[in-house]
Amino acid sequence: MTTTPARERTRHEIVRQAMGLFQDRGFNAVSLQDIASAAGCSKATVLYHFNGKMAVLAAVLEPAAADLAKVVEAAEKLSNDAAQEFAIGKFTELAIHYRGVMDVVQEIIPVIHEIPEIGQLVADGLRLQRFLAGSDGRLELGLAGFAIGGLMGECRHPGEQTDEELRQLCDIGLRRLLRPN
Amino acid sequence: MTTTPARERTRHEIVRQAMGLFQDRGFNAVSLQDIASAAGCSKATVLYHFNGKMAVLAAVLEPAAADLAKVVEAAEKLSNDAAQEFAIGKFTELAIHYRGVMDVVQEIIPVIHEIPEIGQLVADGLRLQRFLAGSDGRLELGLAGFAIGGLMGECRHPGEQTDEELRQLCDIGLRRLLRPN
DNA sequence: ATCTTCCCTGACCGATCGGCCAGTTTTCAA
DNA sequence: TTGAAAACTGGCCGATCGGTCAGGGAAGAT
Repeated sequence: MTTTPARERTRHEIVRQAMGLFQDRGFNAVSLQDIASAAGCSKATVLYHFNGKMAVLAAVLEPAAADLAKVVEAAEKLSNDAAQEFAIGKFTELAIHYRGVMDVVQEIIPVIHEIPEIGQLVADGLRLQRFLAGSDGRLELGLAGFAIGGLMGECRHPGEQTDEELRQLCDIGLRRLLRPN
Repeated sequence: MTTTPARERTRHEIVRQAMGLFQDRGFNAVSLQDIASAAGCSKATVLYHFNGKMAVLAAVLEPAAADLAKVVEAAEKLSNDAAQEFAIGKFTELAIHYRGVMDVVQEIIPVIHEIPEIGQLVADGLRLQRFLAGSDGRLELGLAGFAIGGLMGECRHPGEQTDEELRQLCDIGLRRLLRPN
């Protein structure tokens, strides 16, 4: 009763079920009816709470987008070198925590620029790439993109590896790519 | 007259246009009608030559799949270490040569196991991952997957980087990830 | 008890999808 | 020249999609 419970409960359940379906079948293979059935409501209810399928996607990605924004904002205040180290650690953490939504993002990359709801997420992703690169060199930026893509791809295969294994893999992968010695 | 020209010409044009459309808009956003219009024929003609949209996809990926099969087959006869070195070089070449279709593959990964037409391509991809890893360790296999995903992601953005830049990027990325020193 | 606001829904819509089929045009060997 | 095979097509189909809308029902305030 603190705040209107019905609204938030339904919205949260829709987002929760949508996230699971997106992970299992991929965004394109999931219909609004699928989401509604899984959430135990009607398709019209989903559209009542969200302005279209893309808005559901944005809501699914919102927590990850918010955390990414925090990371990027914090990195903004650091020197190049410190920001890179910070970004490597934080990005690993984000990847583990939101491993379920990473492949959702990857699937929609071909059309990501046509989804205004997640424009900020895309922009923050580019800023993160810049911090991971450590400089504005084309090679460094390319390697940072390489790292982001590789990490997103490895977050797939749910259950095949534990969080700890994934954390170790991401950490080693990022450091080898971005901080070779 | 050498072989029936009309058949091969039409099939080739369909595949060629489909590849371009898949790159530009993503596989899911391209309809059979789009492919037919671009190829200058009717949708029925596309389906006359190919048993469904997935068969068109398989035809688009076929040259890359064939070359990948050759690479994997050749690597099979080498020692672990030589096979890894061989796979790194050849995979880089394949990525450059088929950079246009790499992101097509990446987009369909969530549903790739439901497409029997490209089962061999998937299997060869896993064998390539094994060779890139250099051993059967979980970490090594994970890093090889990391590398494949990262490389596929970097082949996107057509025109943003030249073939030579991409080649350099892939080579450095793969070596840093898989052969750290 | 009445009213208003919020939550929710069934029914329906236009569009588009992949795919099918009967039939026409083209090709080419006999 | 003719006949059959190959290449091609318009039109249609059922299914499904995302999205709209008018209205039903529950809940709280007055």
